[in-house]
Order: sequence, then C-alpha cells, then structure tokens
Amino acid sequence: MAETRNPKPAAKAPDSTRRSERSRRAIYEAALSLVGEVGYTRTTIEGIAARAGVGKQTIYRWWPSKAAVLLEAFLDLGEQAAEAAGAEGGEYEIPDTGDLAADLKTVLRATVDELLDPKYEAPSRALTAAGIVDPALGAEFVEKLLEPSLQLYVNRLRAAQEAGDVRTGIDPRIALELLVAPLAHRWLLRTLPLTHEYADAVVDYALGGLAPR
Amino acid sequence: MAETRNPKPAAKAPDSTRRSERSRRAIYEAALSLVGEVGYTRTTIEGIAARAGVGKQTIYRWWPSKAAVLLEAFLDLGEQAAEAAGAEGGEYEIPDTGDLAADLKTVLRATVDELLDPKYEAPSRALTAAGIVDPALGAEFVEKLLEPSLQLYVNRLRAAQEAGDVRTGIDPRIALELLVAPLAHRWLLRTLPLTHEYADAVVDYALGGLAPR
Amino acid sequence: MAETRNPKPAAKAPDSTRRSERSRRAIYEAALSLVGEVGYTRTTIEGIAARAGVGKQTIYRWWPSKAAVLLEAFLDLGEQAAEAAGAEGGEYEIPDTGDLAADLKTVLRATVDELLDPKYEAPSRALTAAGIVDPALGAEFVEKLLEPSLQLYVNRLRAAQEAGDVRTGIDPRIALELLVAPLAHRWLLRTLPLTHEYADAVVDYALGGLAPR
Amino acid sequence: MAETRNPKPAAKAPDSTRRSERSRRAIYEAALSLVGEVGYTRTTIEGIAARAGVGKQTIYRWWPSKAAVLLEAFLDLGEQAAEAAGAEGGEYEIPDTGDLAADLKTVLRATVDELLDPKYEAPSRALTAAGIVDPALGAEFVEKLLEPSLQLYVNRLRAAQEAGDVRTGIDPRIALELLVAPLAHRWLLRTLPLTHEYADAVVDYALGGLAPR
DNA sequence: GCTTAAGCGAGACGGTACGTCCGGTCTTACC
DNA sequence: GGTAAGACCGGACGTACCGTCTCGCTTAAGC
Repeated sequence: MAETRNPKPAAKAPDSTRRSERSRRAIYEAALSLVGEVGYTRTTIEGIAARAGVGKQTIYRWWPSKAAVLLEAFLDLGEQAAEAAGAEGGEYEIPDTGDLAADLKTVLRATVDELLDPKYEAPSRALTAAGIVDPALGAEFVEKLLEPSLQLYVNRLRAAQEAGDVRTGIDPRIALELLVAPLAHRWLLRTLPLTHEYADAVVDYALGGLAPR
Repeated sequence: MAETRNPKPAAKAPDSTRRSERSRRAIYEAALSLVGEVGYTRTTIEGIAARAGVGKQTIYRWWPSKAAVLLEAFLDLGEQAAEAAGAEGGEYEIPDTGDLAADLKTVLRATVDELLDPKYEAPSRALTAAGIVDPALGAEFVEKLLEPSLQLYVNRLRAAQEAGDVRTGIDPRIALELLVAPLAHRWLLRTLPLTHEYADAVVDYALGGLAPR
Repeated sequence: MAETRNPKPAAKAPDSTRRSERSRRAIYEAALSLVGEVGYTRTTIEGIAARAGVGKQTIYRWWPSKAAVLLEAFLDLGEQAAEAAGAEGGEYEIPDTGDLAADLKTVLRATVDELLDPKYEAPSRALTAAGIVDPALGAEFVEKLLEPSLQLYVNRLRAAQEAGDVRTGIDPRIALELLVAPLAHRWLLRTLPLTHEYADAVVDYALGGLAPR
Repeated sequence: MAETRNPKPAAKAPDSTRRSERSRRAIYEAALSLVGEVGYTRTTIEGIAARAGVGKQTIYRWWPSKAAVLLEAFLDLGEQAAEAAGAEGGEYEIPDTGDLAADLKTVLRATVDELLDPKYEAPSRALTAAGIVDPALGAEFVEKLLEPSLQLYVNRLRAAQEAGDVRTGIDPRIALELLVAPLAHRWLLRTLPLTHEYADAVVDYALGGLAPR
C-alpha cells in the first residue's frame, strides 16, 4: 500500500509474448485466496509466490506492487464471473422496465449483495483502501473497475430523462453519485448496516427529494 | 494497516498517571509530520520514535498500532484547531438561518475546503484507508471522528423538518448520507474534481429530488 | 569470499557492552558446524543465523562478511583448545632439546597432523582461500592466526644460531619459510601427499642444503 | 568456488565439432577482463555471457562452473603468451649454464615477476583459491598448470645431480619445493613482500643449507 | 536444394541467498 | 515505574544470480 514513489529507473520491459500463462493464473489464484484467508496486510509477495509455486522475480517482473497484483487478479475474477454468467462475455446494462425507481432498486440491491459477498469483500476493501492512499493505483482502480459500472447509471438516467422521469436540468454524472455514494459510504466506513431497505430508501429519497413537494 | 488480529494477551495496563506528557505531544507531532512528508506507509514506528526523541517502547506501551497513534494525533490536532477557533473548546453546530439549502451549502463547502487542505489530507486519507481494512480501527475512527460531525446534520435536518423544509417521512440519518456521501466518494476515489460547485449541486439535487415535480 | 569492496558508509558502531554473549557463541558454533557439514561455499549467513537461532541482523551488526564470522569462530576455537590444553592460557614454544633437527621435526609433524585433522581442515582451507582473494581478510588472517605461529620459529632459530646450529648470516624470518612453506604448499595445492616423512625430509634438506658439502 | 558436489547426471555431451570458436574466444576474453575489473567473486556467469554477447546456455553447455571457465581462459592466455614468445609454441626449459644457483635465481626472479604481473594476478589468485576449496578443480589446476612447470625443476635438478652440484641422496621432487613453495607462500598469504632479493635468498639458503658447514 | 537437427542469442522461469528494514519484545541505565 | 536507547529474533522486502527451460534463428550435414 505504498504511496506512489519516485518511478522506477524504467529498466527494459520484459518480453510479454514469452510470458507464462500458467504462472499468471496461479498468481491470481494465490493472491485472491491469501487475501481471503489472512487479509491483505498479512498477504505477502513471498507468500503469493510460494503458494503459486512461482519465483518471486516472476511477480516483480510483471507487477510493480502487491496491490497491482491484486487489482489484476480481481479484474480477472470479474471477467471470469462475467463469462460464466453471459457467454457473450459482453456488457451489462441497467434494466429499463419503464419504472425508474424499481430498476434502480433492483440494481442497488444487487450491489449491496455483491459488496457483502465474502468472496469479493476482502479484496475489494483492500484495493479501495490501497487506492485511497496511492493515487496511481487509485486511478487504475477507478478507470478499470469503477467507471465502467458508473457509466451504466449515466446511460439509464439519460434514458429516464428522455422518458421524462428525470428533470432535464439534472446532470446524470452527478445524479448517480446521490445513489451510489451512500451505499459505498456505509460499506467502506461501516457506520450503519448496509441493507436492501437502505438501498430502497436511498432511491426514494434521491428521486423524490428531501424537501416537501 | 493490519486487519484486526487476535487481541493482545492484555498484560497489565501501564499507570497512566505517570505518563510523560512531553513524550505524548512529541509523538503526535512526529507522527503527523512524518505522514505529511513521506506518506503513511513509509512512516514507521521506529521513525516516529526517532523523530520524537522517544524510545520505541514508549509508543508500544501506549498504543496498539501505528494507525492508533495517528488517529489520536489527528484527534488531538482537531481539538487544538477547535480550541484555537472558539476558546470555549466546545461544540459546533450547523448554522440555522432559516434557509436550509444555503446552510447546507455553507457547511458542505467548508467540508470540501477541509478535505482538500494539504495539512489534513494525508493523515485523514491514511486513517480512512486503515479503517476500511481494519474494522476495529474503523469503528474507533467513525465513533470519535465521523459520527460527531454527522450528528450535527441530524440536528439540523430535524430542525428543518419541524420548520417544514423537509418532508416528515424522511429519516434524517439517511438523508444526511445523500449529502455527505457524494463528497466523500469523490474525495476518496478521486473520480471527478471535488469543488464548491459540486457541493452546491449535491444539495440542490438532494433537496429537490431527481424526478420532475 | 568477496574481494574487498568500497567500505561501508560507516554508519554508527553498535554498543558492544550490550552484546549478547549467548548469541555470539551460538553463531560461532553454527558457523563451524555448517562449514564442516556442507562446506564453506554452501554455508550461508541465513543458514548460520537459523541454526544459531539468531536474527540475521545480529550477524550483520557484528561482522562484515561470512568469512569474518568464520575467522573469529576459528580463532575462538583455537583459544578454547589452548585453554583446554594448558590452563595458564598462555603461549606456546617450540621445544629446545638442543637437537634442532629433532625439534623441528617434532613441530612440523604436529603441524602435518593438525592440517589433516578433519575438524580444522574445512574452515582453515576456506579461510585461507578467502584471504587469498580478499586482501583485507587475508591480512587479518595472517596477523591473528599465522604470524604468532611463525614467530615461534624465529625464536627457536635464533636460539639455534646462538648455539651455533644455524649459520650466523641466516635471516630466521626467511629460514622458517623454507621449513613451513613446503608443507603449506602440499596442503593447499594437494600436489603430493602430506606426511610425517615429508616433514622430516624438508627439515633435513633445509638444514643440510641441497648442494654437496 | 563450490566444493565438489554430487556429479552431474552426465546427460549427453554436445557435439564439439559444431562448436562456435567465436563464442569460445569471446567468453575467454569476457571472463578474464571481468575478473580483472571487478574481482572473481563479483564476476558472474550472467555477466560473462552478457559481455561476451553469448547466451548463458552456451557457457553451461561447455563448462561446469565459473571456475572451469576461468581456468580454461587462463590456460589459453598462457598458450597465447607462449606462442607470442617462441613461435614453435613448444616447451620451456630451465636454462643450464652450469651455474645452478644462477640458473635458479634467474627462473625464480622471473616467477616473481609473473606472480606480480597485474594481468595474471587476479585470475591466478582466484583459481588457486578456488582449487584450495574445491578438490576437483584443484586437481585440474595442478595437473594442467602447475605440474608442467614443476617438472622443469625436476629436470634441471637431476641434471645438477649428474653434474655433482646436488647431493645424490636428494629427491628432486622434494628439493624443488624448498625453492618454489616459499615464493608461493609469500604470494598467496602476503606475509612479507615478494622480491627478487627474496628469491635469491631462498636459492642460497636452500642450496647451502641452514646449518653451518 | 531441401530437410533437419544442433548450436546459438535471448531471456523467462523456479529458486536461493543476499543485505536491509522494520515489527514487536526485552534489557539496561537513568531519573 | 516510566523513560531513552538500542540489541535481539523474526520475517518480508526487493535484487542478483543460479542453473534449467523454451523460443526463433542460423548453419552445417545428409539426403
């Protein structure tokens, strides 16, 4: 979880065409399982290498840090889950049944479930925390993992605007944050329990506003 | 940033009446300055002890972890700032001018400024990140630092409800999250710039709701 | 067996009054036993630390290299052997029975035995080899281990000169090398077997000369 | 400088007729220059391969160890020097002017010069040291490099015996060691300076004997 | 002249050890 | 008994090389 430091003296990049796919996969699995078992902090690069049956240098050759390994492993996990779900390996969308509130509740409830899924919780907490402290890693985390999801909200909200379900003056990129950030807040800071009811309330409050109509 | 591990065998507590105030203060200052200079990760307990002119044991005697030191140092920093501001050392409140939107914008803008203040940024990022990964520390962080601030929103929103500026069905503890979480989200994840304009927009969106009236 | 490199940045010397005698002894024993068991090259600092039940840093704190550890361990071994032999902990001398040839043969035969003693062979070969390649270590080796022994020959040969058994023009410091070097040569380079008979022959040849009288 | 370990499983020998002469020479040069520049210990096989513009495998294919590479390189260096000197590429002999002492002094002085020649010093020290610790390498070193030279002394001393300049009872193989070993001793152990005067003294002492006549 | 098999440069790989850094405990001397 | 100092055991760090193992490529020999 190192704050970005002076960049490496560059050296020369290794030849990625000769990379061992076998090792790459083994490292992903070792990293994820270790983080799940002993937590991020007590997961070490040596430990990952040992469990993966890989030389340490093979990790250092391809990743700059423990966090970077875990980020890639986590992305890969997501891709595999996606492939398993929809064979087209493709893109997700927020459903559009015509009922905006219902659609958002569906999605946010699913998000709650995902955030609380023990399989994902440890690594995603660790990555988020690492990204908070290390801007470079954070940027990668946001770009690869977060923004694609957020974009789906933008799309759905824009459709809602066209359907007249959202006021025209509203910027969807901001609006989505009223929906998503409260969940993230509870999840990250553990202030109060993160439940489906909470997700529903957030949708209702955000759509209807706090002020009387 | 250790995930909570098996608790210490307790041993016997040291006698806090004989504690050296001098050392305590020096440790706070050393911790804060080091985190500011080299970042949280590269700040070490040895480094803090050395800069504070203190034996390592003096730190281990009174704090369980690096994060705990920093949390206390940060709380102390807050208290000192508070004392400097209002001599009564007392409590803050969100202003109540009768214009809820304006009052919230004032406070959220101030929050934006504080989050971006370089003096506070490094340690509070570090603490937040540590708390995300270590539940025990996170709980302390929330209880001592976050909840007191959030309570102020509850108070203000309840007053607004009585004044008819917020719908009666609304739970202020949830409502406040629509206001605060989006700022926290941008600050922590650095998705988009955190500005006064953004704070204003969040207040307007949250009060007015996304749906057309 | 590092050739002397640029000297350390000095740092500050540790406080030798607080040194752990226990660790020191354990390190000596571990070093000697490992060299005996697996050879000098395959003896590692990590291995010594592990067998001695000591942190690596405790070795690096007090010795600059593996060879230095072994040299001290070997010196200590010699001292202990000396103490065991003569309780006065004192000095040795080459016997002076009046018969120079016999006295020298006695000593050189003993030297042969010592060189071939399996307990000493591995470490002393290793140290000699290390000293050949690393001048600094070599100097220490010669000063602490070799020269004291050689001085005994100087003394005995001078006595012989006074007794008329050695020509007056002879420089004892050079003469001793005619006696000692051939044994060392056979031992180090393993050209031909190192035996008592060889020791006797060397003494006879050196005293009597190669040329006819 | 590995102590001889369990021998290789033999594998199959490579086809030496297809060997690249170019690479062989480049490896010799790289090895010798690196040993001269950074010392034997810090010379690595990877370094030799890199400087020679050669794959590591090309070294491992033809030599069992770093020491073996250097030994061959050094032998080759000697051969080249020999060719440069006497075009017949042939055999040396110790001169026989009839004056044994003078002839020996000539040769031993030349030996002193050679031992102190910076071009040869680093590699021959390294090889000797390696041979001291690794018996297999030592044997090769002695057989290929040392014994041929020593044989010349045997020849010359035998001639001297026939000429009546050396006593008949003397074994030349032992006698030569009285002459050569003292020089080797000073050179290897750096006890005292290795000079022409010392070489002369050794010859005089050895021929005349230490005892009065 | 075309195949084929070996040597070759290159360098990724699983490992081992390096020498350093720091965590957390323990000891010593001082106050 | 708290403190400054710092030695201690332990263990991870990131690096350097080891010796093995593919990869294409060149280059001869054998067909």
